[in-house]
Amino acid sequence: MKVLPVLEPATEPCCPPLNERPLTAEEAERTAVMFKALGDPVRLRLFSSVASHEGGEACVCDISDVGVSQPTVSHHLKKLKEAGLLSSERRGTWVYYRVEPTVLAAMGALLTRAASA
Amino acid sequence: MKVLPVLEPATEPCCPPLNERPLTAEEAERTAVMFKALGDPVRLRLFSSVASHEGGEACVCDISDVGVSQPTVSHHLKKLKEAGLLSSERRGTWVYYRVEPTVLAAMGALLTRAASA
DNA sequence: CGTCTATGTTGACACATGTCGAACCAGCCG
DNA sequence: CGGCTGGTTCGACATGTGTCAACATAGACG
Repeated sequence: MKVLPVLEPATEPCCPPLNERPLTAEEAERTAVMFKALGDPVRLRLFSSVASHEGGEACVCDISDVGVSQPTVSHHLKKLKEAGLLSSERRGTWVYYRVEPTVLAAMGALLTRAASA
Repeated sequence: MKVLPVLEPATEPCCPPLNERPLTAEEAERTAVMFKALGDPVRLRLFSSVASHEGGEACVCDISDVGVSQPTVSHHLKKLKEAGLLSSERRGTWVYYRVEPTVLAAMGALLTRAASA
């Protein structure tokens, strides 16, 4: 049996606050993926739609009114999922997306702590 | 959920928390610019270098070691400036970039508040 | 099984973006 | 003035990215 080396509140899956020290190349690479995922208007609207939905979870059919075709919506949701910002689950006919709060909190901390210091 | 119309100290130059309601097209457009600016590894390293420097301010010559040519550095700094994340000032021979804390705080709030709810 | 609805995947294409070298501007200094 | 160093802008190019139509897949339901 193995011991879980946890204890970090998962609020730090990646990198230190941006003002603590210059990021290394790999840190920057990892972190940029998350920011890039939110760097598109359509994705931002999709993400916001999921986040503001009941229980931070929404069916694709509920959030598809963002002015682009259905394949494009699917494409963007996939990007958000690959970035770790959303997770998806199929329940019967519909697919539900939900936000990943820990990742969101980590990104927020990255910025907030850098702003206050 | 209750609304607190409290005095927000300029921590809201753009948009509500991502989970408050779906962003409008214009809100998403504006906000995406800021996230996109941090969505590149080189820019992230440059920004982090400035933010972690003495007084949140650094000369270009101090942060140019990110593995790309000097024109590329200049290009990225310009992008960060256009996104409102940095400001620049020439003092004699050198040009200094400094972080814009209020914008940073706003972005952080956007995420942090969405994560906690 | 067959069909219908809800999503995801593929291929193609236009456009945006990161990158560099070369040329260009702004102050210093001899 | 004339060159020197720090930085920006320009032009060009390769690659990445958003988008859609067409096709493919997954369950539901008869």
